[in-house]
Amino acid sequence: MATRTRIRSALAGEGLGGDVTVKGWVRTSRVGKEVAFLAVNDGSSLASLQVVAEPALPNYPEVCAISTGAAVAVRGRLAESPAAGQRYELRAAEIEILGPADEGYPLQKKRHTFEYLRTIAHLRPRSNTFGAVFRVRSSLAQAVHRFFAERGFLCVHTPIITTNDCEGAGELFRVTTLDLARPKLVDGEVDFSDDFFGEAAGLTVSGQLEGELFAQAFSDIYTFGPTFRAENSNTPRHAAEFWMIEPEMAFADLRDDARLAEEFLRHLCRHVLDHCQEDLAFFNDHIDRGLVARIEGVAGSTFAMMEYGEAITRLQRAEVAFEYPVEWGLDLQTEHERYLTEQVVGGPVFVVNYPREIKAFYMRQNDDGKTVAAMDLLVPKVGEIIGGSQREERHDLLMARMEETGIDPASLWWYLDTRRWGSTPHAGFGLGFERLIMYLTGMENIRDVIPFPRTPRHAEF
RNA sequence: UCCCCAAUAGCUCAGUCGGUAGAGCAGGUGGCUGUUAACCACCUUGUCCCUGGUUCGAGUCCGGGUUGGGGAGCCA
Repeated sequence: MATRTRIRSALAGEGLGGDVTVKGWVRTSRVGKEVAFLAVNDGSSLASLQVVAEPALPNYPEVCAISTGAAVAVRGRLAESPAAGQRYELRAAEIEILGPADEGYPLQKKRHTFEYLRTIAHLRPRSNTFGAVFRVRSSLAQAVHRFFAERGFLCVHTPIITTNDCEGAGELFRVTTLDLARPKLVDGEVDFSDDFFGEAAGLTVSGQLEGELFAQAFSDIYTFGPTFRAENSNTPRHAAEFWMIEPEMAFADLRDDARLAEEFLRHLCRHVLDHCQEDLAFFNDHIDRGLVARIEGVAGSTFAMMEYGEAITRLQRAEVAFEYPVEWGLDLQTEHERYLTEQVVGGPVFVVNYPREIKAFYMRQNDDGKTVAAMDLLVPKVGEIIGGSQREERHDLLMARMEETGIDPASLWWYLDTRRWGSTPHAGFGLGFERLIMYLTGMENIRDVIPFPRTPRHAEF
């Protein structure tokens, strides 16, 4: 058959009145003696194209037997539809059944639970919801790159295999070619000097440290790639493999960092509103009633900023019984974060300058000696969505902080080197890509915004 | 890892007081129709998650387990 027209284009009337060929998968069929209708979808849009088949077709009996899930190629005339429900339809002159589907096809025309669809992750992208999720995911990924490209940020591919184990010991996935049945032991411990890299290696938990190195050469950089956590987290918000977006800016402080985060999130909200309207309307109707209004709210708002100390005071004054204690020096729990963004501010809010004891070693110490230049962006419904900080650029203070937190400076000699030669104030943040997708689609389980999710006990497909 | 909930037809679920299994959808057959996740009639489909116990009798009650989900912690 002739050149394929994407169904998205056909639905927009492209080729109206002329000869058009589409190829896709049958979503539903409605069959009669005088006429049959096939809804055909090729993934280019949420909506399917109605194909009209008449008995004059040489293979009309076979066409009538086509069931949900079959792959077809249809050539015909694209015409205005006489019936309500669609503007255009394809009057078939020829229907080729490329790949039939029998009654065992697991995706039915009716609603399925997400739990069930996870067990058929190889087929669920053919469903309405997952089609929409993965179109939005793709669009957002491109929007992320475009946002940074437009601002002159360098895209750096930080390593996936790493020998840093200083960011949090037990959560690293081990990467090894050693014989697991008989590893060489020295004093009862596995001897990794025989391993592929000559030392213990694992999958990265963050590209930040390497990102900082590149920021000290290219000024503004970002990394956007997969990260891995071996934590036994069983929640709808955690996965063992997920994607992170981590920009890093030299010659920048916490204010600059917050400004970038704010622009970034607003830009992505604007992006889905402008470019994913059909899918967003679907989510708004079927998944999360207030979705579009909430995204419009964030896209149009200026984000508030609040000191950690003030946040504590506000929480202590709140006439709400929190499950976890509120006290200066303790970290904010999800319930606290949501109270701040939903009740106190009523919109996105940065909480800044956290106690140094509850934050990572690389965050810049403030002059008060008690806090570090950290920021969390809290948004309604989810709580923290972005975490960032100004980094400690002063060599002596960074060394002292590493010793305090039990990190061997020798293992991060290259990181410390950037503070020896041409050190600059710099800052960056991290955003979990899946959490962003969840926020912008209303999907409530991270397993349903990753094509093939990896969670404890699950790495199928 | 801790706490809570759930598991019944291919899918979504109901199943009363403990009395031997039911609906819708899917599938099959027939009908009807420019249909809209079409409609109408008839038909098919069960390791009631596994295991042990209580009982004359367990889908139902109790213990243990498995799997899934939710909440929490960790965090992105």
